[in-house]
Amino acid sequence: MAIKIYNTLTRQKEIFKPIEEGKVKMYVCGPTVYNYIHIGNARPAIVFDMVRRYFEYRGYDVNYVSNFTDVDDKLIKAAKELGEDVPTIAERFIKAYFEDVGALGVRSADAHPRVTETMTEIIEFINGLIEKGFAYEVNGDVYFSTRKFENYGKLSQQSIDALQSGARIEVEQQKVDPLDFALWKVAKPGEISWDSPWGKGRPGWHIECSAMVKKYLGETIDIHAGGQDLSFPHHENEIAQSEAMTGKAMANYWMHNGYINIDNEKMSKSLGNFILVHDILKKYDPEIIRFFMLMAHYRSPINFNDELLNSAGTGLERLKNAVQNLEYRLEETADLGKNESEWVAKIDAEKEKFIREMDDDFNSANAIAVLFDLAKLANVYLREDHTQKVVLQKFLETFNELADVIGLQLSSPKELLDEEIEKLIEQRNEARKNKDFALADKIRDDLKDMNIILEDTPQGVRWKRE
RNA sequence: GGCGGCAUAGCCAAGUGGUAAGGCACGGGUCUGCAAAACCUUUACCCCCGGUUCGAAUCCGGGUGCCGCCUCCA
Repeated sequence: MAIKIYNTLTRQKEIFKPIEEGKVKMYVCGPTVYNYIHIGNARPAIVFDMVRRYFEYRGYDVNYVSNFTDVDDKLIKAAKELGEDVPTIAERFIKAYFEDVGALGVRSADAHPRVTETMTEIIEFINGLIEKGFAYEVNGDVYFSTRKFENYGKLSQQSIDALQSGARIEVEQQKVDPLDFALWKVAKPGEISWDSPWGKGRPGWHIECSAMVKKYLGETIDIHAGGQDLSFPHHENEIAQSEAMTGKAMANYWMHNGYINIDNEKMSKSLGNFILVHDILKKYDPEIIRFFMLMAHYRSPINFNDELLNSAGTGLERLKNAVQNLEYRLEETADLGKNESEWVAKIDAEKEKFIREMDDDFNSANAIAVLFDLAKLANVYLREDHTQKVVLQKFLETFNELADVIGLQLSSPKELLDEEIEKLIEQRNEARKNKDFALADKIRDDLKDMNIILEDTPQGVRWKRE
């Protein structure tokens, strides 16, 4: 079995073949850190974290790199507005990024390079492009000669001439061709800047990724990923820069996640209809956000609203209940050493199905459906009077293993109740024994006010937090 | 104008040739002192019109509608 990836470059699913056996070199375009990230920025972080986890689950050694754009026009503008300097703002929102995304279960990359820490490599890269005749300098600005790169437009499948007619932005007069894009921008008075062979300035947006990919992962990498809106022009320009420089493919597979929509319209900072992760986490459990995003395929657009999040939350609750049901019963079960290979086989079949779905372009939607099937199977098994430890353990192991690939924690840590609550539960048991249901129900209601939910099962009373 | 995507139940969402997964919601039932959890059960002319095929949600052609990209954007 092999992993298949939808490659934006070829517009089809392809079998993943790593450059180096057993290894994945992967680069994901990160945020510009001039504000808190919105949930649209969170989507690539989450889905490619899932991709990374799956590769690891399948035994690959993943080298995962994701950048921070910590100097650019938006940061300079934000600095001016806030009366702070660029590094201060960048630092603050990088910290916030790790907090937000960490809450969403996204693991740290192996490297998180920043533009300001990659300046030497960026300048070298631009120099190389000038030497090779792919770039030129005008009054301290440096531009890439787009038309000199033969395959320009191959990722977005645009012909270079069609692009020209579509240009809506006012063209800077000094460009030789309107399609040329900036590699280096001359500093305006008072702006943050770095020394370069072309005078004081800062890098253009696209060059950082080319330089970072080369520095951290090499000339050709396995997977380059990001949001769909980056495919043009950002990724197109990266390809032009890198491939002009090395003469080799920049990445073998290009992956793009779909947008998040609000009321069926793309959410973006420019439209102003964005939801900050920072804010939404005050309202929803972070794992619900993650679960919701992975319930759809990563390439599909998803809508975001309260109704959808709440229903995802209920679904997640169902999975957690199944795991709790298993855990609870495990405590009550002795191993009778009975042969239960039939159930074990059923569980293994679900696991295989999960792998098959994930192999198919990381279909987490179907993989999660398998988790629901597994939950159903577990609950059916739990209806039997005599359960077996081996089977319960097998269920739990499988749940934990597969949920971890999705990045979810289904079992909740064991905790003890304080004595007062224990006493109340005891009193209620007494009341029930004496058929004093009024008192029993009152105690149950009181406990509910303390966010303790009681459930009476054939094996006894159990509780959980609301 | 150029390029691309999408249209599946009340809502969300898989499914790219073999007769429609899964979740949420709703109704009916079982279990329960009552609940909860759980199980069983009901609910789809797959946007429209043609075509190819023994067979189409799936492939092809033509519509309709929505969305995105065409140098701020994840």
